[in-house]
Amino acid sequence: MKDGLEERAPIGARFFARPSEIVAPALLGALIITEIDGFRTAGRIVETEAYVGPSDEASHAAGRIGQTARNAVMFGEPGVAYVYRSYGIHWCLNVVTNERGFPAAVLIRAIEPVSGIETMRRRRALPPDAPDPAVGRGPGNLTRALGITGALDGHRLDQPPLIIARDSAIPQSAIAAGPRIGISRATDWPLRFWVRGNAAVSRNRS
DNA sequence: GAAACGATTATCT
DNA sequence: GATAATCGTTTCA
Repeated sequence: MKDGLEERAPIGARFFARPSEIVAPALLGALIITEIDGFRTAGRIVETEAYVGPSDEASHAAGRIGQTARNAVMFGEPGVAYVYRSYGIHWCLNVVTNERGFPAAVLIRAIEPVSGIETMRRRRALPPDAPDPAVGRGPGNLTRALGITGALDGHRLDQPPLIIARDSAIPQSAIAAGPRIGISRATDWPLRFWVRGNAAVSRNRS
């Protein structure tokens, strides 16, 4: 497929070797590109959440939990995908941040479709009249649209089949922050970031 | 081995 | 806004 994404340079690992509360807003506007089952799909990140480390009680790697089989890649190299099963049903995509040994990550909560939208719609099995921004709205929905599964847990994000690349920068004035969603601890930490007013943001898009 | 709990979503009212 | 669906991961006995 000729979509102009063939030569898009991946973001280097150094970008991710910073605190997740820095990486999370910096990822807004970046592209996620997958080549799965023979189809290229791509979306622009418009919503993220930071999980900042062992002191973060809402994190899968909170200090009271420690390292387990599920969260192991959070303890490893930055710039790697952490993919986990949510509610036994959905896959959720994170990017590991900070340095090896310090468990932190950024959850990707929403994308707006950029390329391969027909493939994404087929994977989602959406009704034909569903608007485009609904295709990648929500962490479980975007992984399904992009074809991401647990097979990509631990995958480096600078090579196929799953790449994150820089694209349009989002002006600071267009980035909004607020409390994270769907958690029961540390609910007052403003670690959710989104592109203000973007239709693909999952909730409270103001 | 058993039980509780979700970093959610779809489908109601 | 409220709730059911649904099952992997973790924790506890």
